[in-house]
Amino acid sequence: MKNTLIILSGPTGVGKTDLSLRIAEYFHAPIISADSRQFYKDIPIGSSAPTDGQKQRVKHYMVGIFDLANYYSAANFESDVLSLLEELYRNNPLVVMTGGSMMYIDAVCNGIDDIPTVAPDIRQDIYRQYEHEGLSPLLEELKAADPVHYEQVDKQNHKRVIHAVEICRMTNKPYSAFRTNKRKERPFHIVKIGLLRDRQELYERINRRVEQMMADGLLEEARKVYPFRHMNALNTIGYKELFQYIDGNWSLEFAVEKIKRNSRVYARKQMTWFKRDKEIIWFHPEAEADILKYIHDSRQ
RNA sequence: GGUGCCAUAGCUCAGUAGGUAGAGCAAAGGACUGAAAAUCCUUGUGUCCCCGGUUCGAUUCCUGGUGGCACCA
Repeated sequence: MKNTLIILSGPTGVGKTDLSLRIAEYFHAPIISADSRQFYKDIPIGSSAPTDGQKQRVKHYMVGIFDLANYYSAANFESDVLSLLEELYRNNPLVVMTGGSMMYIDAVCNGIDDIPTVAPDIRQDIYRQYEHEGLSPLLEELKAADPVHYEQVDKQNHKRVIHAVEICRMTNKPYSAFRTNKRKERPFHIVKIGLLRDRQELYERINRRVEQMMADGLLEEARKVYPFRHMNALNTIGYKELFQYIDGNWSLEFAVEKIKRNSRVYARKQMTWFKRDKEIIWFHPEAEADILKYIHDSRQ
């Protein structure tokens, strides 16, 4: 039987963590988190990271391993998880990967092109230029350096434009030269399971979960990490709103309301991405027996 | 009780020198190749509080209600 990676995904608040634990216990499998915020230490409440009790039930990987100031990317995740899987498959024919960061999941399942990591000083220079001069000169630069990508890029999305220019400057090659659109083959079997709930039900769960996070001390957690508020890891729902409260711009009540709203918007954005992936088979999170049967069947 | 201000989208509000209206947020849909819980795009949404008056025409001006806020008593 081929080694298998079970992907358990779905929008925020749908119930991934609970179900992943039961599935992992049933198959005696370890869990890899594919959640771009659970990677970081010091933010377990806001990122809904597995608790100590949950981590005792099942061995977890990729949770709470980086400092907030650490740079990390989908490409790093791809290579880290591939070597981790190689190791895990020695003793476990089945591994569960759960989370809602689709770009990271796709990097593991399909691979990501080999594009160099941008040197911090180049990034700093270009952002400084963007702040002073706006996007137009960077668009002109991209047009000259990489006309192919200039045609394709979303010209209003400064992050995309800037990244392409960064790569052009760093490598003296067009950004599009690195993009192959080739899907990599993996030496293991991938089963993608999506979790879905009625939207009204999902929104109610999200609202309740935010209240629970507040009761669990999210505000204290936000205060502790406040000195790192400019790090990308904290450009995150739950923290950015509480920082507004800590800075005195918003009332606490308003900030909590915004956390709920932004979480709902995030859940919808995730679902837009999921809809595109035709390999995902959808289940209700409570249909556990069906899910276990589906995993069994797909391993034959 | 008196005076003043306000009432417009689910919310906060703009506006129409009289020709039935628009922003932000929300909602719904979409994009996504090294910071992705990020970043970006698209699309609606209406008894313009109610009764009357003036007018060819009133959400807009006027009388009177109703509700809210502020100040004075």
